[in-house]
Amino acid sequence: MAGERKRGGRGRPRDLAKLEAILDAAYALFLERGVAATTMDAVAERACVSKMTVYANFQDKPALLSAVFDRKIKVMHLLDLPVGPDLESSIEHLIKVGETVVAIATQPEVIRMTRLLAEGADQQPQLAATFYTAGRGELLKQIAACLKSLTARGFLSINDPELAADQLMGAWFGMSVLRQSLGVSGPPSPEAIAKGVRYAVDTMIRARSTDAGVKSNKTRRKRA
Amino acid sequence: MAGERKRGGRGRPRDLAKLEAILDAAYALFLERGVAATTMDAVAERACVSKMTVYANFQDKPALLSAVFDRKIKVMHLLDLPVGPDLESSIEHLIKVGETVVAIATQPEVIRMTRLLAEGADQQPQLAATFYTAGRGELLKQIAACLKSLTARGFLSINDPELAADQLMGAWFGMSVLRQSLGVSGPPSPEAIAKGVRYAVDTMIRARSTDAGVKSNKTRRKRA
DNA sequence: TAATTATTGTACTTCGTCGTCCAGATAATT
DNA sequence: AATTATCTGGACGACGAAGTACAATAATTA
Repeated sequence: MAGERKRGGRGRPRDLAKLEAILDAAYALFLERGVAATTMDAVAERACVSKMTVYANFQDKPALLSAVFDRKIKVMHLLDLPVGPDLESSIEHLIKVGETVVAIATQPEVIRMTRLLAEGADQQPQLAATFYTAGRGELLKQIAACLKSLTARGFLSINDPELAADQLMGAWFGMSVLRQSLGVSGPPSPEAIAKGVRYAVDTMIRARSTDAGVKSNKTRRKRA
Repeated sequence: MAGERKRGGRGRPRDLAKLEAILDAAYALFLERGVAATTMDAVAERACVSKMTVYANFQDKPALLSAVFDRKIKVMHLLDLPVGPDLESSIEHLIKVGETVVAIATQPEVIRMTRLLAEGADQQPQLAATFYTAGRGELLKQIAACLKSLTARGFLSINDPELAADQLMGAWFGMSVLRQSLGVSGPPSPEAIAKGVRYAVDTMIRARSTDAGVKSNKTRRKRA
């Protein structure tokens, strides 16, 4: 944003709440109507602010766009995947984090935000890249590290943890994001998410576990 | 399009080649610059055609947009997944069709087209839905049918073929489409696609095969 | 109170694009 | 040749939206 002011100066202070209101209004309108279809007048009106105030805080429309998504991306809290002491606790953490990331990333709001960032990826490559890295990209690293650790400790046998992590997350999502993006279906229910995440993890464990890691009935492979 | 004319009438006939040129030009420009940033004048110019000719064939910009994607979707040839007599041949078909669909859907052109259809999903829900159904949606059904057949014949043990098919395809793609959409990476190499598809199929087979289906070394599970 | 800075509301300019109109050229049929 | 319909090229009006100008007003500090 523009117009950094000497703090403590005299004169009317800037109203920080208005700035927030502008960002909120712009974000909501961008999601609802898209960037191109959102006018600066509409942003000002929804924020209950004069259009001049908008231009006082942001140089132009692209600057406003950047500021909006910048703030949203900064607010994204990174998911943490703890590496458990044994296979079963690690699996539990994996399932927990899987349900969380799928629930978040299949929210209509997030789906639309992802689309807008993809649209602006040509003009604002850094925003889109940061969004990926701070979200699913980082989680992918943690999953890979977890799988690597489980392999090192003899619970699993996975040669390429990055590939396995990528495919595990892909299985968690399936084609649901595509379906939502194209308006074919709504977001999956929490039950559907839980079922899908567990099934995908179970598939991976069954396929890649060593006998040392097989302990419970749920993860043990049937034998004839 | 508009202006259906009585065939065989006298007077100058409509130039069908120009119509094709208009559709090609519009498609290219939509992908390059996006729908909103593509002007009708630009379309006319690239198609080497007068703007009036554009409006003679298409009522307005939305009509042109629909016609463009309508044609592209109709041209989409459906992938066919033959169900083999035994497990191994079915796996081969599965791998083949997996490599094909991933190679197609990760083309930059297809990525961009998907994004545009997602943008217009509010105004043109049918286009986006048809795109999904005619493409990955249909393939999903075939994969599910294949898995169901393999289960019925005792090669696999899969309770929910639709879920398994969805997750298998999700594993094929992983996060590669997201990465491309956000400009984080380019399309995967054919080698990477082949490796990923095989690994995902292998994971599913190892996890869900019955002993009756285990024949080759590649798919047999290690035993201590 | 005086000075200073932020905010407002309106009106305005500027600009790009959509879609149309029209006169002339072109390509077919009869 | 006469007729009919399409294509061309430019010019045009309408409209919306970006960004600006300006005078008035509100909220601070000195």
